[in-house]
Amino acid sequence: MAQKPSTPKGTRDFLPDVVAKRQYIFNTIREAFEVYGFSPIETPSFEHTSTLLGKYGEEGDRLIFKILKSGDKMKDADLKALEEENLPRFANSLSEKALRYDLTVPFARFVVQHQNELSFPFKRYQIQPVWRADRPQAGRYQEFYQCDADVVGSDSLVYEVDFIQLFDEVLSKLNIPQVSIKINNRKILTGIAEVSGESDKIVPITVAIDKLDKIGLEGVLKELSEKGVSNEGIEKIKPLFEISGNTDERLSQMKEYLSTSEIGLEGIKELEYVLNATQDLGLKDTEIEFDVTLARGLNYYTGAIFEVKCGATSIGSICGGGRYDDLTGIFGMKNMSGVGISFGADRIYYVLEELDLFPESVDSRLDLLFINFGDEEAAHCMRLVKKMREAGISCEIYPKSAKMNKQMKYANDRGVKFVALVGKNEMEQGVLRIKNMDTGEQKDIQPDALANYLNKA
RNA sequence: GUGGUUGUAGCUCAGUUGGUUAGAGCGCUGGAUUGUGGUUCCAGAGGUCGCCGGUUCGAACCCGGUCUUCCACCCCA
Repeated sequence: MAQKPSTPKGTRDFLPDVVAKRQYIFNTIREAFEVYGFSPIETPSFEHTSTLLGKYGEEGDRLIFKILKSGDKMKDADLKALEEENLPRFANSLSEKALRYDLTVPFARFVVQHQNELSFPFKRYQIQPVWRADRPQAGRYQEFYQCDADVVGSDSLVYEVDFIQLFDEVLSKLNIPQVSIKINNRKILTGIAEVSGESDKIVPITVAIDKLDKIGLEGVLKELSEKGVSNEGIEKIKPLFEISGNTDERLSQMKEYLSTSEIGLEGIKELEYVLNATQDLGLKDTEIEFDVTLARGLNYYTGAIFEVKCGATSIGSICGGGRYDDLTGIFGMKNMSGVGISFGADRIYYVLEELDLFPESVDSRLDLLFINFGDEEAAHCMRLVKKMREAGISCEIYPKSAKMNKQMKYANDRGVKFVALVGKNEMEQGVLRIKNMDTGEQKDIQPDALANYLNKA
């Protein structure tokens, strides 16, 4: 019985033309990572559940794919937890491994585990798939690639500056227009919570503020109150929304607003350093702006927070990143500040496709197809194929002497650039009749001149 | 996780109030064309109507469940 074939929810197959485009993105990112001094590493697709759980907040835990235990271990299931409808506990009793949710937490584990083999600051990049049990949407999948670069073992703001350069480098190489890098600092958000007198509510406060452009001021105030922020607290947060002007103006107003918060002022100072250094170095074609409402991202960020958007599409952020002072602390290694960024390859693909920005040259068409005229001619052509391949020309011979019509149609469908017709006549004359499939033009070429002829066309 | 939406040929989609044998375009295969593709003409193949169950004399159509698609939340790349 033929079963209707399909891939599971949120996953995709990639056909050759799509892979070619994806490789173009990965290669562009990879080259930039290497120029900036990052070394590649790889980690397993799954980790101990305990390595991942609790690192992404409650919401994140829900989205982690768990791997079912096998064999007799299934008997360990905590049926009591099931009866009590304690589903997380029941799930954990059935699973001790889970697919990685991002590349940063596994990297933190990696650093702690291999600390004696690394020299710090350690700079690594990693391009691998991650999995999230999320509901798919446009540009959102359950399996997707992240391209991460991180530095651990230094709290120098030089790296923040570097990463901004790296965003600019990669995204301008990909010709993505209207790129804006939004930057904020977790210390500023902590300062806001301090100023409002609700330091313990920092997470709900930042989450609510983050939604400003989506649900408006009224919505934010409503959410703050729903999340248990006191009226006095809300009154103290309100002036924040009156801050306006360009980045410099807003920064000086923020300084005023945060004047009673030491940590908040420290955040401003860090931000100023990064922005000034960036201005000094310059950016190719990218805007950078301070955005106090930027709180997104994982709740382990402690310093800078980055988010990159392309204003020419409706898709959300295409890159993100930030500093996390104590990620490795959970794995028992203190005082290891880290900072890193992530390129969302699938999101970038979406943008390039939507704006038609893939260069023509990404396709990997076959250069030359030999028409098969029969056994004797094929033997002759196979010798020519070998010679051409040695010269770096991608080529092959049609597998059997089917009708010319059919062979030409195949060449056409494959998008082959040239067809070689070498039958009895050409064999006798020692030439190849080369047909250019784009122009339809035909010409007899000597075997030795062929590589040169094809390369020129 | 919540609410909605979608599924009919390889692809894009028609399919009347539930009623014989479920259609079209494109694609595919063969021919017109035995050394010339992209155009044209002719012919042909291809379907458990996503899957499981229910209602009915009778279901692509109505009902329930499930999987999948897309969308809005939540969250995020």
